[in-house]
Amino acid sequence: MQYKGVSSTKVKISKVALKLFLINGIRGTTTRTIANQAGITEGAIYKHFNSKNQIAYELFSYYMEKFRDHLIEKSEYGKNPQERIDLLVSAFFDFAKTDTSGYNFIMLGHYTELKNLPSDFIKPKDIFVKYISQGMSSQYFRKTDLNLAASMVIGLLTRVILFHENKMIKLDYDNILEEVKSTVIKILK
Amino acid sequence: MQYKGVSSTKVKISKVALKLFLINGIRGTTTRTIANQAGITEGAIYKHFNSKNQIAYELFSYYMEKFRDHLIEKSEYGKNPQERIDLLVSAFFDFAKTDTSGYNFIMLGHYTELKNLPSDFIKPKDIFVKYISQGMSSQYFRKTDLNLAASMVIGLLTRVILFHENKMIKLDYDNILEEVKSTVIKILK
Amino acid sequence: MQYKGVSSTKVKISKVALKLFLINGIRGTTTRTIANQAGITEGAIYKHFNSKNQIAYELFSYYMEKFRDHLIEKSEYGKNPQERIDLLVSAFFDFAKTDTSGYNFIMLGHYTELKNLPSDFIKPKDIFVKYISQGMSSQYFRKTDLNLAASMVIGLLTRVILFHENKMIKLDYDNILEEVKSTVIKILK
Amino acid sequence: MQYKGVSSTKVKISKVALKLFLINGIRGTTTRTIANQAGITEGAIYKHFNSKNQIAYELFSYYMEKFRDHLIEKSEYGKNPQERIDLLVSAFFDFAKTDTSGYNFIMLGHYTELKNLPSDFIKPKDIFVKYISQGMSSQYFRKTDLNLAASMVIGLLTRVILFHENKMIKLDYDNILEEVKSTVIKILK
DNA sequence: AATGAATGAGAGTTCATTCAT
DNA sequence: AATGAATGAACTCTCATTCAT
Repeated sequence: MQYKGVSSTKVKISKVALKLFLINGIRGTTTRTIANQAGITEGAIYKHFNSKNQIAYELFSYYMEKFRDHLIEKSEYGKNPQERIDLLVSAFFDFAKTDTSGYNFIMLGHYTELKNLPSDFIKPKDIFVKYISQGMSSQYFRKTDLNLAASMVIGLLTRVILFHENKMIKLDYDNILEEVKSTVIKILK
Repeated sequence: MQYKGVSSTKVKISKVALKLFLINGIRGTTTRTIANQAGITEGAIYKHFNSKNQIAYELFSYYMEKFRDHLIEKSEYGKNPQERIDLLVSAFFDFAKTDTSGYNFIMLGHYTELKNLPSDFIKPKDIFVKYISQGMSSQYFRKTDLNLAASMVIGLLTRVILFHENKMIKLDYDNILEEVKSTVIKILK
Repeated sequence: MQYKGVSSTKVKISKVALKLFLINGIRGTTTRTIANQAGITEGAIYKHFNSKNQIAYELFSYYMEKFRDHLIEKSEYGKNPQERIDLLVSAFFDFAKTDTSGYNFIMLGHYTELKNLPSDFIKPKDIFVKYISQGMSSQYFRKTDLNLAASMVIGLLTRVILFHENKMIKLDYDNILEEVKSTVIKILK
Repeated sequence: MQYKGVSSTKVKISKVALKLFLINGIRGTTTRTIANQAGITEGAIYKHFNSKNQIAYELFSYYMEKFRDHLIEKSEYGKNPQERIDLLVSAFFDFAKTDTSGYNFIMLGHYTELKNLPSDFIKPKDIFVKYISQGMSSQYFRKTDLNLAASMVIGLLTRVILFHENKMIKLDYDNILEEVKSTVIKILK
């Protein structure tokens, strides 16, 4: 996690808050706890953020953007829709693995009051939709409702990752990923 | 929603609490609001529940059990694993449609502090696992990691339902269901 | 001070708050102090008032109304404008003497953020204006700007009372009142 | 407003603080707001003042003295007590008009914790007392309680100015002043 | 079973002030 | 003289819970 051009105290607060939000939820995390764990006073938090919720909101926006950019960057140069979807799935898994906290916070955000993003914000879902759409136009994938297809794929990915994080799947990471990639293609074909 | 042998006030509290929990989360819902909307006083809540969390816990257990029983009942008489999975998916959708609040509360529960159930409790996931396992043994489905397969299917279902609830899928309910059923079979084959 | 139909705790809070507001101002009075002096907890305040400011606002409205009604009641049956002004001045002094806290709180209110009353609220000033206006029409008083005349009279009264409260005037109460009454008439004639 | 021999930053702080104190009160004005509006940081305030209250206290003393000196200067050369009172009233109005903020801050000071001045400080009231006393000795004015007479006059003036500032008097400034001057003499005669 | 008043702990936030640079 | 980051105490208000009636 590197936040550029941001004071180290602000970074410390963000890191600690992210950790605590994931464990106890936003409401369940107190500014007192954040301050204590960050080794500062509660008052200091408010030199960097306007409110506790703003910490959460900034984290959400930050990771959402990072996730989205990661997905695009890793997938956009695939030669054809199928390859792009393949790369996208890999990138999805990759992000969840290397930036687990950020990934989980995004997932948590969907179940809290955070979900408000600027309406023109390109979300991960939109990338899936884009590639699937391209695939349908170019006969790579069968034609069906775009959002239905995207939701099936995304649901599959997120739940597999959740199960994997909770050590409920015995298969190792690479095999899971292979299996998932081929299944996603199967769904779309 | 009929809770047998339970005082009508307790039912009213439960109903109101469920509604509010879904909108504002459990922490975000106050006993004051529950009492107001139920037309009683805060004190009265404690004649029926030991704590606010207990309301949530009872709701979660109640709906979890109801969901689980619904899934079993509607699917267990399928002639073979494939038909049983088919019926299971239908039942899953059916429950989400007819008992939307209960369904959503179960989903919410995964992201809160509720998730503790008695360890011998048979969860929806277990039913999927069971039928998939049967299907693998009897050559209906290809062999792969059981929990991986279950997580793929469950993720697919829940995300499609979420998108559908949020009116993000244009297809009508029946077509969505057909599409999903065939896709699930595709995944498992 | 009798507040009808109001719980004794609410009365206690009001009394204590009034006393403290007069000494330390509204901002200078903490809910903690109010609670301590009223022998209750801070939380209890909020069963009776929505906020600290609401206590101040209710006190202000209550005393403003009481003052206004007192002035009207004691003066309206004067035979002619001059007599009514005479009775009004007496009533003004009388209120300040018997309900000193209430009177002072009203005066304080003019210098705080309280001064907002419903626009149709008849204020003490309006009563002066009314009688002076009547007196001008019926040749009792010389003609001049109504609000100017009222402001001169009210200013005179309030400052004399302030000096008197601060023991800066040696004359006794009755003589002060007589002197003031004749001076007011002199101003208006 | 010219504060001699005082750094420009200190002057800026004083000006801004005066403005804010009048709008929001002293307690209602934060050092943060003062600093922001003065274009400096909070810390810088403390290079010039020991505390927020000291800003208020210095302003109060400064304007009190300025007001007092203005009143004396403009009235002391009147030929007789009546003329001096006349000039005094004019000077009073004049100050309120040309140095409105300062004047209002003095008035505000009476209702806050500022009112403590060195006991030998000659206050505006003392000037009134002096001239009225001279007038009583020399048969210009009727004999009555000195402080009573002074309070009546001062009250009249301040309230008229307040009404005038609030645009509640239709008469123009010069006419108000004339009317007030003749009324004050009437009161004292 | 229910009320309604109260509790008490603690929440988020504010703010005058300090201090190393 | 000034910054800017931080402090720490206090503030208003909230809320799950209790209890006498």
